[in-house]
Amino acid sequence: MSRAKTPTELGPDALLPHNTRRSLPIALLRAREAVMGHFRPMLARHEITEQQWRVIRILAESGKVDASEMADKAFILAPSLTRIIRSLEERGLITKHKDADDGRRVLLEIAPAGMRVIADVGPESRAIYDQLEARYGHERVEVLLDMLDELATLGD
Amino acid sequence: MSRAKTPTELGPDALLPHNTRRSLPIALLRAREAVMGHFRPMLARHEITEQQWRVIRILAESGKVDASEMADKAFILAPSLTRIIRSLEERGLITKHKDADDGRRVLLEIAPAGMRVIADVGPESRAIYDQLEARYGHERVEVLLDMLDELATLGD
DNA sequence: GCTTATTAATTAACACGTTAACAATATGGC
DNA sequence: GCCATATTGTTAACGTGTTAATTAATAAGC
Repeated sequence: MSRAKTPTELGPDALLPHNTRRSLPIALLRAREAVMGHFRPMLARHEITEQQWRVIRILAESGKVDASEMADKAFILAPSLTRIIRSLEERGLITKHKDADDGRRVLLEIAPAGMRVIADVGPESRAIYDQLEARYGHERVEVLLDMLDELATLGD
Repeated sequence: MSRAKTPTELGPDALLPHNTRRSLPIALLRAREAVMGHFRPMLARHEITEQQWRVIRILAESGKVDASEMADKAFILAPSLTRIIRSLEERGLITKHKDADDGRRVLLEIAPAGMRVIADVGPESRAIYDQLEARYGHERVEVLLDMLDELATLGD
């Protein structure tokens, strides 16, 4: 058996995890950025960020929800959500008040101005998504969503 | 549970793009976060971020590259890359100098300390990735990578 | 050769992601 | 009721994402 090689004697390829071009983290990042690239200009025209859009959209779907539930549904970490809520409230798109039953909880609700954003952005967003889905293939989108969900829940 | 009372007379479902739980942007985000959740603690132990790891890994793979090429390969925007390069150079993991042929370009090269990071992190990273791939299924990872790549290049 | 346009990189400004620490409120055991 | 503990949300600090503006250097047009 030959003597052990020190790290500096090894070619770097032997140490690398695998080809950078075929790695899940980067592939997921690239796919996500490509998808969001279709939505971002439209959202920017409405002066709203992707995360702000997720929040008001969930409020329109689900009515009153507290911050924890929102963080879970919108997949936004609590500190980010705190800032987003502050911004949306200052802009009058949502309202916020303490839960009477549990003083720790903050209940969120969409405001009329927020509903107008839903009415403005919703159809445009749907149109972009539908076009994307049509180009990729409806069936394949379903398959991809299933595969992504399975990847996301591997460790449960 | 959500029996949504709608804030206005207009049902929001008519305006919403589609079900939030089955949307590509969020599914991609969740999948990516789940995957990175497996790597992040290890990277944190080595006091390195995901993006910094991508940069030094590409330098180990490709030798000298300029900033534009790095931005392309690591999928990092130029302003972020400027900050990452500054940080990595201050920590002595990479070196940086102007291109003699084109004074605008900045050439990057991995430093010995950076190679030690490669030697330390690389095997651990590979082990995590291999385990992940084994649990998800090698074949399915390949299929997923192909589908993600196609999604990322839809508009080309 | 000189002006103009283009390109590479940086800076600025703002929003979000991430971890850790913290304050306020609820809960459970005694 | 009182205390230790757990939970909810916020703040802090730092790194990254994003767009726009800026600087430095090269390339193109004439």
